[in-house]
Amino acid sequence: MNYNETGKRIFIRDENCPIRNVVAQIGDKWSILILFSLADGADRFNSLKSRIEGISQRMLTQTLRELERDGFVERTVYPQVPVKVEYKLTELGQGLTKSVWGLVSWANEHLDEIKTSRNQYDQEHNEKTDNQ
Amino acid sequence: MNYNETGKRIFIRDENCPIRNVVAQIGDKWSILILFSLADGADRFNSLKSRIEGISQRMLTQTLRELERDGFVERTVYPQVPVKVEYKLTELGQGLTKSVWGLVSWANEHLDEIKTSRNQYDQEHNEKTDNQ
DNA sequence: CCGTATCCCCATGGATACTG
DNA sequence: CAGTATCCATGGGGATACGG
Repeated sequence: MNYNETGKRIFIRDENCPIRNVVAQIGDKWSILILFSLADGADRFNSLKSRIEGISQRMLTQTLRELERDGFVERTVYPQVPVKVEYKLTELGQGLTKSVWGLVSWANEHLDEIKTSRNQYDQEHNEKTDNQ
Repeated sequence: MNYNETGKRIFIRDENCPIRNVVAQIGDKWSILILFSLADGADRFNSLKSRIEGISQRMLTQTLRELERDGFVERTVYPQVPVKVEYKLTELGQGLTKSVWGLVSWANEHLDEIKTSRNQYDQEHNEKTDNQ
């Protein structure tokens, strides 16, 4: 944590923010789902597609490319007919997944509290309470 | 981790995914920045606004409301003139922030590896390397 | 000081069709 | 099987002006 000349705390400005680089990357709609889907072993494109409900071919490809670019996922092509492509976590990707797991655990343990808070807030503010 | 009838691993389907509820909430553009800005003490609206570079009044208000709704942030109004509004982390919010901190640390430690991987990927794919 | 209300741009991402 | 290409709807979020 830093302080500037006025004594104000500074944190996570865009240029020098490490978390923004990573969270912006894996905070999207699909990255974490893919990471965890690969957590216990390599998998093929269409297998991932069927396991991750709701993902489109387009987004699976795109997200896998980004994860590969960041060095979290390794792509291996087996030149057979039809072609087989396997994706698996790199060591870096395993480290990330493990690190994200802490957040997942916390979310699991406190989901009820959060939902309760949401419902209460919505009631107090007279909004619809059809959240999950 | 679950398995379905075909032996395929299932994970994080929308309906029963705890992480989606939380990550979707704090994985946005500003939530984490606000959480960490409040990590070492309460702060006022305009102070937050000036400390979090680039955030608009609209998004600061909106994100604070969501964090308040989830029970991560508490809002206190001091009815003086002009009015003073303070935001601070709840215990739940402190727990979340602490849990996110693991990810932040990991990102800090491995940012160089990630950047290197990105540059290498971009070179190999003949794309512009003007990423940060 | 602390917001709300509007307008509006543009990136995300779904649907669909096509290829090696 | 594993993608790419294209079109297009939705909404996130910036800019601005105004209100208690």
